[in-house]
Amino acid sequence: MPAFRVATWNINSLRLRQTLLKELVAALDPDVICLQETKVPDPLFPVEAPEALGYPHTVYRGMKGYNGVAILSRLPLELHEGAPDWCGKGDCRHIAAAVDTPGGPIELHNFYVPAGGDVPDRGQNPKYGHKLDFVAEARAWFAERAGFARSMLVGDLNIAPLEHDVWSHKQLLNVVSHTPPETDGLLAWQDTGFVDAVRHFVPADQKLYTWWSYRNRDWRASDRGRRLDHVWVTPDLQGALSRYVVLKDARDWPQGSDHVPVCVELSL
DNA sequence: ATGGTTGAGCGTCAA
Repeated sequence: MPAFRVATWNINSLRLRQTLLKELVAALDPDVICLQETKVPDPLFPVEAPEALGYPHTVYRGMKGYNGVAILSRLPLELHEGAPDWCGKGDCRHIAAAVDTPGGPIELHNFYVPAGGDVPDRGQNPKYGHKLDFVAEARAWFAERAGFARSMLVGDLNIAPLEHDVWSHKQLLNVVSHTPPETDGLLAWQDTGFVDAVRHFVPADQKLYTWWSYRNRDWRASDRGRRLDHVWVTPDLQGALSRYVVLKDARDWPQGSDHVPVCVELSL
């Protein structure tokens, strides 16, 4: 039963924080690392950084200034080409690959869902509308592929779906990331064929966060976090789930991201 | 109710 570990992290600029990848590897020893907000165009992607850490297989989709996703792997990857250009924006928010694990390929989807701006109203804030449309489109796409298996979906989904995925359910009900249209949309997407791998380990009545705003001076003391980063697996993999880590200490890494890495281990 | 901080890249915009 070899362990297979997948980590996901919104790195908030790969070029700025590429040295922190070493800390991530030391802490989690993942076989695959999925990154979001790489903020680097493909021709400038620093392939030598993951290579030097033992991740010679990389696929990435980036652009100048914003967004961008990447998968770094110890195991061979085959880029998955079939997915749509979500909302027709060409904005580098999804990349998928088949990971060549000893027990056969695992299909891995890495998403960076739009943050959605500040005002939770489609009419006033097109970014909120884009976010809801993105989630609905992704849900529809996975729903059409009924019966898919041996798959994982990870990433910064920018939505905290459960009551205890935020520090105050009541105070955040009208705050983008925890509004009912978002949480309903995300759970409907998940219901197309995934289980929440981290909530498999942590009961729904326990607080769990993966993101703390830069705007809180003492993030640990105020602890106003949200669980925005997720790992989903298809039900056929649920029995193989053996461990999870939310690497909270990473929030204190020098010049760290506002998101912390999340890692799930499967015994395949 | 407001402001608080960070990154990219030079204007502010996005988060």
